[in-house]
Amino acid sequence: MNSDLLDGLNPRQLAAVTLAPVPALILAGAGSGKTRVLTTRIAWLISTGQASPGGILAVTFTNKAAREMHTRLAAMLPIDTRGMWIGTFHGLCNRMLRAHWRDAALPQTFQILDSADQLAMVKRVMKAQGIDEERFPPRQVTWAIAAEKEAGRRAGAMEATDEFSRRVRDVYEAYDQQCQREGVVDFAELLLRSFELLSRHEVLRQHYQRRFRHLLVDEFQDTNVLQYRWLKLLAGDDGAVFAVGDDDQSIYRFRGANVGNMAAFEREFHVREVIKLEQNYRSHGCILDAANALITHNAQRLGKTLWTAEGRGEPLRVYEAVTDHEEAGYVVDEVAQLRQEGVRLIDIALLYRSNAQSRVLEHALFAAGLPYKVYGGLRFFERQEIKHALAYLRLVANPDDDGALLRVINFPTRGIGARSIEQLQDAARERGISLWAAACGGHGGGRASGAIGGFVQMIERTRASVAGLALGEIVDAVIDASGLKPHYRTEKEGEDRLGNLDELVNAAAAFDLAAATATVEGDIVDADPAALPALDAFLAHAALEAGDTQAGAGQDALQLMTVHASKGLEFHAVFVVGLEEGLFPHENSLDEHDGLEEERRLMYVAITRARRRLYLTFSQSRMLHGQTRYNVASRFLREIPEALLKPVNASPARHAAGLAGHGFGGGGSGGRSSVAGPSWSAQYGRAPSAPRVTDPAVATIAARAADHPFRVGQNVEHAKFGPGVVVAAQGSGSDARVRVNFRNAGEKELLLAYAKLTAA
DNA sequence: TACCTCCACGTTTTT
DNA sequence: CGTGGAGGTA
Repeated sequence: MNSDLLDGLNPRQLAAVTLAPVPALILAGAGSGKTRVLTTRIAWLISTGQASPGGILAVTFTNKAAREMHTRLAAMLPIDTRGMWIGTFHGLCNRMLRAHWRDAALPQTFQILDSADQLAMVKRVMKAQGIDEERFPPRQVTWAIAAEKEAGRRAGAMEATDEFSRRVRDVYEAYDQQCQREGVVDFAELLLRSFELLSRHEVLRQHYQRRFRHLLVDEFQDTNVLQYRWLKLLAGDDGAVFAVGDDDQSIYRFRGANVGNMAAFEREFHVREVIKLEQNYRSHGCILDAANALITHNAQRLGKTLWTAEGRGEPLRVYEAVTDHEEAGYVVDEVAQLRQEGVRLIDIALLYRSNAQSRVLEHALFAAGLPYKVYGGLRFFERQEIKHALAYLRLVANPDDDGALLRVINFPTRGIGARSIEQLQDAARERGISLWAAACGGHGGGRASGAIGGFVQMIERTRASVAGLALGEIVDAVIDASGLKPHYRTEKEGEDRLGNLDELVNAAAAFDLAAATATVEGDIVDADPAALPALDAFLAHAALEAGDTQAGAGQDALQLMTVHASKGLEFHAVFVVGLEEGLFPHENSLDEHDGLEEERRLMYVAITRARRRLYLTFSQSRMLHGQTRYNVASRFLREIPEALLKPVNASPARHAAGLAGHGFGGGGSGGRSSVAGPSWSAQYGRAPSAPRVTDPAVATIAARAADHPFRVGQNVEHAKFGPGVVVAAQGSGSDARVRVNFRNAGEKELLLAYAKLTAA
């Protein structure tokens, strides 16, 4: 079996899998078989007797990745992987905190706040403190608190230099106290609390350090500071941390990921040898060459070059549209063509930098009758009706959960108005107790306590009635008692919601309690019997794994998503649309530290998603924020060698005549290994240059030749905006811009490469 | 309490 | 241009 396991690994992969139990850093390029290495390493450690299943901790970022690891491992080893500590950082921390709730100073039934719950809680705290939400937007405060936690800092340890951070510090402190009172934790708190638990409890720390001799980390480049410290703490002096990552695919700095962790790891763990996995099993040569060339423009790299044993394949097809609608039209035509060639829609991806770009594409796809699926929408456990049902369940599990109570105390409406709720909040605040406790105390005041009393009784009656029931039955009974169903039956759009409530019951019935709470020999568990342990586990599951973005899987539909969402996926054909300055790279990134390099890594991720065919498209104009913007082609296009690109535009003449052909017909299908066609600029250089022909590439070349075609003060004429005066001229070459004050259209910034601007 | 209108805002997001 | 949140009105 051992030899089977290692069969088919390339030398680098083999070296990584069979590495001695010392800290190791594996630089795993896109498509280099990283997951395989990770899982085979675990299987190898177990099958050679170097580790027991309970002695391994493997951590990932997404539930999907964790599931995949479980699945692959189960296929390799004749063991039950469910009890193994394989999961997300948050999932594993949750597990640890559930086992040691007393030492972590949490109630056994502590609940987990998702981002929306967290924001609501911050708003509540800010309101109680009388803080102006205009000056201190709750979203930003929430974000700042999370950032502090992810850096491992409590409110007391915050250095507050300015007004904003002083406010954040105050809110943070009150927020933490309120969470503690209610027995709830947010996502970052799971990690921070687990970290603090391990640092303060020497016995526990030593237990886990002795137990987990092998710690394997996926997507190491995405770890934040706190996660790194958590790993370091667990590893102790001689834990073998096997870190797999790719600095070139680090695209989550904006949410706290710290690429620096890779270099820090190498240094602090005294990594002797970095193993690079550079053989790519996904893409053809041209695609990899393009990715390699692009990423060499980044200065901050550990260094790595992908290669493939496959052929060079086709060049990358570059299409330049006049408008965003026309760009979408081109994509639709090409997708239809690919489909005719037998490519399945599910194997074609449309990638964009920002979600707003999907609309135009969706319009075109819908009109053309092409089925598509957009990733990144509302997820199952985030739907309103599901959140309401979960709030009832949370109250049953832990009545001190104020957030849950506020959400449903008057939904469906039961005559508890804003005033009674405010009185209840005042009473609770005064006595330092939860809303639930205040409601039970009956000091809500006035007649409103009758309705509130009814609500309290309903919850208590329900809780008593579900004791001893199976999870599915509990969820069913609580939903029944809530009155949500009759409410949604009267709502005209309630059909789907009712269906989703049924689905929630099904999910609960099918919930694999064993997998969620399984322990293996050697686990320390604080086993005080809880009233409803299955419910706690299910609610944690709902918070930590919000469910798939959309149901209806398996359908043959085109895949639409942001580049971020595409990380880790691969497709036969990929369209990267909107490759324009300002969009991709995004303008907001340009003044951020390291912003442009992160954008470039994002582009690197986009390119490396494609197996066989890659389309790069951009548009001269685009509707954004209600007005048309004129953009230049993304610098990333220029950073890819021309020899790898094949322009596929219709010639201007054919365009004008409304013909549908796309540039140079046929060439390049199948296994052609050389790059076809004249170079991009050369091709356009020969295009007819009739007056006012809208051929931006011609303009590009012209602009390159003459640095500043216009001078400040010069009178000019624009085909659309009419006459005007140049008020500013900046940039040079293809980036040359002018600011023109138009007589009728006002002041506008124009990109000379594209604007139809002439001297007047 | 529910609906509607107006206004502000607009990069990426998992847990 | 579209959306979503907040606040005002019926």
